[in-house]
Amino acid sequence: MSNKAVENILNDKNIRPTAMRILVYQTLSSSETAISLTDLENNFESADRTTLYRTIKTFENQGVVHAIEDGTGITKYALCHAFCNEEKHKDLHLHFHCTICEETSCLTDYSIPKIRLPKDYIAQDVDLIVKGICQRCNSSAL
Amino acid sequence: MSNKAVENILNDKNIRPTAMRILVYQTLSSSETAISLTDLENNFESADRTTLYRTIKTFENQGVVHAIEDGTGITKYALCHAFCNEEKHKDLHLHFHCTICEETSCLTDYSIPKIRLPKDYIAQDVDLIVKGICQRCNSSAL
DNA sequence: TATTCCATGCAATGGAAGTGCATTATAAAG
DNA sequence: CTTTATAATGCACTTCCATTGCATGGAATA
Ligand SMILES: [Mn+2]
Ligand SMILES: [Mn+2]
Ligand SMILES: [Zn+2]
Ligand SMILES: [Zn+2]
Repeated sequence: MSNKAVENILNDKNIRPTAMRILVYQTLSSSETAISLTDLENNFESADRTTLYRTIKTFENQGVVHAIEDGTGITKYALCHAFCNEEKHKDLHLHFHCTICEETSCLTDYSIPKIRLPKDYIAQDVDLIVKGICQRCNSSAL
Repeated sequence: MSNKAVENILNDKNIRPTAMRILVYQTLSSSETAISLTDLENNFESADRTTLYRTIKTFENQGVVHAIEDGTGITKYALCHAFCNEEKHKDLHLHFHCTICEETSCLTDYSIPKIRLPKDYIAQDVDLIVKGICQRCNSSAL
């Protein structure tokens, strides 16, 4: 994704498009799967973890990325696909964690089924994470 | 729950019923909600965290408790209700995390809906966490 | 009783998230 | 262009939880 394109996206989200932020966005954009802060850190020769941390947090607050708790205890991040903003993250979709390659990915086309709850419970948010074998690992296992 | 009863349960699961283990089981058994290792630690005057940790891990391996990742980053544990064993945990149910009291609970009567997956994906396990307001907090907010 | 095995306790490590503060870059104002 | 204000960055440090190594104690078995 071109620098100019990323700059526009960040500007639209009220994020000042610094060099670092553009690079982080491009890293996220080119990744098939969700990435952790440590993954991100390892993608750069010399980048301070704190800066990456705060970059991701800014992205999260402005609706550019969403955090994924995949049950490993390590938070992963992925770009939002729907029209998220600082008010609300709107892309409720299924997340998949592969037990072989240990990659976590967004299945953005697979929405979360309606959940039935006991009386007097109010649902605000739903996290659905499926663990198993991803298509790539399944194919290569032939 | 009586000591004798707990002893029988632990024996059935091939766990030597030590004093500590019986106490931990009773704590879990008397709790309405899932508890973290730190919660457990605070429930005892002087208990070593490591012992509690290994007790919980033993329970988990033998199908006595199941771990719950509620998205807070702190693992919670609750007794298994179904017939779990060292082979497989069988109680797939909904978990609820209240954003007010911050308690996590098992909704054992609420099973997880059938999940549709893309071709070539294999599901082995499903974690469904609903976040919102629990019945207790909802009632007391009147 | 002697032996073996397992549970326990203490100390230490590791990983990840998060914060305080000084410095540097960017943008706006003069 | 220079000054000033604001925001981003980098470094050091802290905290919290999970996890392990090792020595010790206690129960079960021979
Ligand atoms: Mn996603
Ligand atoms: Mn449960
Ligand atoms: Zn995979
Ligand atoms: Zn509540």
